[in-house]
Amino acid sequence: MFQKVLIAEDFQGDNKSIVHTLKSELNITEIQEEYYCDKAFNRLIAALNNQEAYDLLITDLSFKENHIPQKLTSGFALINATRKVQPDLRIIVNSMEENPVKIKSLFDTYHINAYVCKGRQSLDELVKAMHEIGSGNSYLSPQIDLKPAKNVFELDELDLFILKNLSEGLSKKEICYKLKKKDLRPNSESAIDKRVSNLFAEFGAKNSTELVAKLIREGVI
Amino acid sequence: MFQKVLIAEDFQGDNKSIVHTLKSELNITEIQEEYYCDKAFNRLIAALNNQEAYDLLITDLSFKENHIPQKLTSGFALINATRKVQPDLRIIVNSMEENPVKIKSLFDTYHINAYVCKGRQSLDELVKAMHEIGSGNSYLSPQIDLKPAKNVFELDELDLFILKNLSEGLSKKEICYKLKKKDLRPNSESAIDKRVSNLFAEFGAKNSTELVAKLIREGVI
DNA sequence: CAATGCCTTACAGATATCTGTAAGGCATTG
DNA sequence: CAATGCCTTACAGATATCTGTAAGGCATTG
Repeated sequence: MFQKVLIAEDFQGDNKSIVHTLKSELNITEIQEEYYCDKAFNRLIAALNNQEAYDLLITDLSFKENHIPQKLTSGFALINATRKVQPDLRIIVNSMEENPVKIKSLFDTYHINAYVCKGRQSLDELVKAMHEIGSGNSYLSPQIDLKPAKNVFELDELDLFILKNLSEGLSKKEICYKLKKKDLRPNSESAIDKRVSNLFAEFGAKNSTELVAKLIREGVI
Repeated sequence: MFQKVLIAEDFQGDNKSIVHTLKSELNITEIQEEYYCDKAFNRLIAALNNQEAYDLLITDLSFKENHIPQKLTSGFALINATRKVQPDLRIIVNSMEENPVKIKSLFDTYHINAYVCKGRQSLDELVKAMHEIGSGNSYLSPQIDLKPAKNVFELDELDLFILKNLSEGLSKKEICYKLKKKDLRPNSESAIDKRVSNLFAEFGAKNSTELVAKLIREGVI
């Protein structure tokens, strides 16, 4: 089914148990485990250069940062970089992420083959996902419902800039000043007011505090 | 060192790898793994009643909720319940939690014996923690610094009520009205203004939006 | 090139937020 | 019981927020 598997997972417990499962349940012998995205990506490149490409990547999304600076700091970055060099590599994402918007974008933008949500059955699900992929199908953990991910309001860069600064306590006047200093437009107080008011309607918030609170809780900012 | 170990961990990957580590690295044979706090607590009680008490509990803090309703919904609740029936049980907490305030309270309030933070070395750390406990010491993951946990500002119920309502977009006038309706005091707009202003100073925020944003990110509200 | 739609900007007005001051209530202390 | 400290409350004044209106810019379309 799969000959050569690369694992990118920073938590030792998860990493080891994935390796163990692949070996004992699926008889896969050629497994490379990595704890950093950069290292995983280097392995991938090296294998490609030696005509010994991997045929499956199992990766987490969030990786803890520490004193060692990394170029690729998340599973998103790793997948994005991977797709550029090996577009047909099969990818299983194994993460705690439950936000349907983010998971949907993994399938839509990066064409991953399976999403396994960490939980009480995630190892069993991983085995199931590999069988499905082997049969040409995709796999998604049953507890994830992608329906609410439709019609998502897309926050553009200006929205995110305003929201980030609001969450840091800047007034709209200060934000407007910052935009002018950066030569970005629009930069009038009115325009910012309008933007934010539209976001109130979009996300069902009554004022800036509620809007920022909601978006932080949803993991958007 | 340890005869009988109980594991409460909802993620299959972590759970299996802890079991595997205890067996292969520490030659512990009597291991019971559970995926729910309630089930773990029932095991503990049953063992006590049969004079076959466990001598180590390894538990996570956060447990995913699903359709099966639980009495004990977190590691905090499990530890709290456990301490009432078996105060001398040795406890290792194995979790992703990095907030020094919460970790410190585990040592201070519940007298846990070790805190292992999930990460790139957590299985190795778990082995180390067990050796330390066996020698009568405690263990704390080196990346956790408990110093900033000193002098924590204690948010009382009124503070939390105000903050929660602010994050839901209520104005101070509305919050004040809600307090009056509940017959809680103080309930004047002035008093709420003062409270919130004190919190600005305490947490270094310039306005309500920044205050709420900070406290959500810190996991307080 | 007139008409249209969409966005930006300015401005106005109603509220809301935030800070500061002062007075009064209440418990504690000598 | 006077003095003290701490908290609550009312009030005032300066800003900030939010909504709504209107005018102008710009690209698109017939």
